Amino acid sequence: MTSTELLPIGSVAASTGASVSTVRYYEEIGMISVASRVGGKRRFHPETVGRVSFIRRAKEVGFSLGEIRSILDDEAGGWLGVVEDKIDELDRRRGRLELMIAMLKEMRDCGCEAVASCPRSDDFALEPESSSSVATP
Amino acid sequence: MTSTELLPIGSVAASTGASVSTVRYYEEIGMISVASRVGGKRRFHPETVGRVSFIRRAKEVGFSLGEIRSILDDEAGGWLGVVEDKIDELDRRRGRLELMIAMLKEMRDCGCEAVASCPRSDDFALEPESSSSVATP
DNA sequence: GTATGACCTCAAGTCAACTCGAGGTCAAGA
DNA sequence: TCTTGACCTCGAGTTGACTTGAGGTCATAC
Repeated sequence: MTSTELLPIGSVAASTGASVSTVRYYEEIGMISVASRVGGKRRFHPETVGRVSFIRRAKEVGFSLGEIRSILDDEAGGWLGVVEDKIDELDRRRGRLELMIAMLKEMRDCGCEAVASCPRSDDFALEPESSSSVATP
Repeated sequence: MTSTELLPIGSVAASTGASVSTVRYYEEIGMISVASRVGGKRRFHPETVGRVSFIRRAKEVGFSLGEIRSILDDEAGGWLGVVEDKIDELDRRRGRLELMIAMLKEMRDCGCEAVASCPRSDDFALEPESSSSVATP
């Protein structure tokens, strides 16, 4: 064997930027597979590093752990659907983000004292709901 | 007076998409100003609707209530700084989002069985940290 | 030989942003 | 008259994603 180099939790944490407790937590909730134990201590497969990094990046972008899990762990091919949906959602989100950025830039340049009194902010407050979404409660 | 038309909480909720409890909650934590009471019932200024809508849109895009408050309520002009910072942050976030979308699309098209086994996902797992942020621990 | 650091478990705490439930008031309509 | 609906307060519960704390085990460094 080319020495599979199992990693202690500290290395996984260090090379992913997650905290040791977070890695333990991810193991506990099944986001990563249960590590083998050597003398009671966790030894992780190196691939866990990639997985944890993926989780962190995906979280930054706004995926929940549940969504990440369904993308990462789908064995039946359904992950494609999840990903397609997510692409759509992210595209929409990007659209809103761009709107928000544009609006903030306009507000920055329009000379208002405060956002609350800036007429530009109205554009943003108006409903851009056209696609299906929240049912009115 | 042109009848300032104070609104009951239900109208505010209905025209913003927030729930009645959320509007109460926003008042309680000072996200919106305390409504006057008529017979114990809240009557909101119409401008509250714009404010709550703004809050909701901003939240969708990823602002926390705290950030929204600092943008909306800064009387001293510091909101410009907050907004500038936020524009930068949103630009970065959009960058990551685009990366994520691109990666997911590649994965969608690359024929892998699962994301976990897709080499494309490594690109995403690698650190794209170049600007200031987390110190390598 | 003891102290430090990395690790362990298990339970509980935290934080944001709500949400719910119990118990009550009040006005308008059938 | 009775009931429905909109509103009220206050306190507690929820969810997601961790974080912290108490108390303990080892191995290595000084």
